[in-house]
Amino acid sequence: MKFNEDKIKSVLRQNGYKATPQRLTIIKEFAKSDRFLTPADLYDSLKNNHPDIGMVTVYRVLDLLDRLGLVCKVHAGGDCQKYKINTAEHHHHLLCSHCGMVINFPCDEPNLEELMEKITDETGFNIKTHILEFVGLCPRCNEQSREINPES
Amino acid sequence: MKFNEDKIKSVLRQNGYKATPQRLTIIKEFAKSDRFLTPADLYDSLKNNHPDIGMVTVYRVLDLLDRLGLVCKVHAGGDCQKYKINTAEHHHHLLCSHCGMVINFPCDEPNLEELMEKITDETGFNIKTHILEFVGLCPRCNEQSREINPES
DNA sequence: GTAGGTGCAAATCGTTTGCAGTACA
DNA sequence: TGTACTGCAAACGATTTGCACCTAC
Repeated sequence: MKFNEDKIKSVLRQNGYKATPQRLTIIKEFAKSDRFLTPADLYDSLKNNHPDIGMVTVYRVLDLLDRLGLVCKVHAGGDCQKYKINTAEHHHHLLCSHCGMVINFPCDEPNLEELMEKITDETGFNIKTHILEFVGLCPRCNEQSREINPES
Repeated sequence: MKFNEDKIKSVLRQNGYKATPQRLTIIKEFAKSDRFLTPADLYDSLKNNHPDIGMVTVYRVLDLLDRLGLVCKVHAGGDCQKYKINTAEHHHHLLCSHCGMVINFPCDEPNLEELMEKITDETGFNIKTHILEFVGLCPRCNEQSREINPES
């Protein structure tokens, strides 16, 4: 899903929400980023060009997107209050711990399904969902860290 | 690792911490549970028998155990402020969303390693760590839910 | 004896709520 | 026009900190 202005407006209206300038601005800003963001990150990135938008509205838009299933949480790195716009079906994250970049990968990995079956057999659990995140350095940050620490 | 009193004392002292009665009490209570707990859960379970132990001390002991690598976080269910005592090497969690029970399973699953290799090849990421949690109903809670909702 | 640990109260942080004014449909 | 939305300020809950007293070593 691409979040251009018209798309955002139609998604909001289809779900009975008003397409206010604040919502459009916040969602466009959020969708622009390929990194995970906290509410405060998002607020900060809006502050310069849109000082009139308050933190409370950022929280409310994130909450709204959550109800529409358009955000997903990022768990790695301590707290779980980091968000990434969700443009796909159930998927997993590959995170760069240095620059915060997020890459999605699909959930229907045969390896993962096999593992889940094995665990079900062994434990008798009725598995409903799962969380999987890989954390490391993206190619660019990895390159930079090599320049600083050649041995790593 | 079994957390009997002597073991706890020696771990604390080996790392330069004092073995105070409060610490021993809190760690024993924590180690007794096979569920994930929030700091408040742990505080509540101590309150009856040890009303003299304050919430602040619970936080400080959890922090101490964290620094010693003896707790792990549970991510599922929204916030990440749930803890489980860590008695093993790097591992993953199978959580019951109803009763909170946690079962560990080892990390060296060939399926998972294959998947990680594949992702490394495709993306060029230098993967350092990962989070994997399966969430569902344990056999007992699953049985109970069947009695209430036979179709599920 | 002393450094480290504890408990209280206050401070702090992130997040949510009440409310009056505003603007989209 | 009416209802949903916004922004401010205040409230709130979880966690951390300052400080005086205490205790394990």
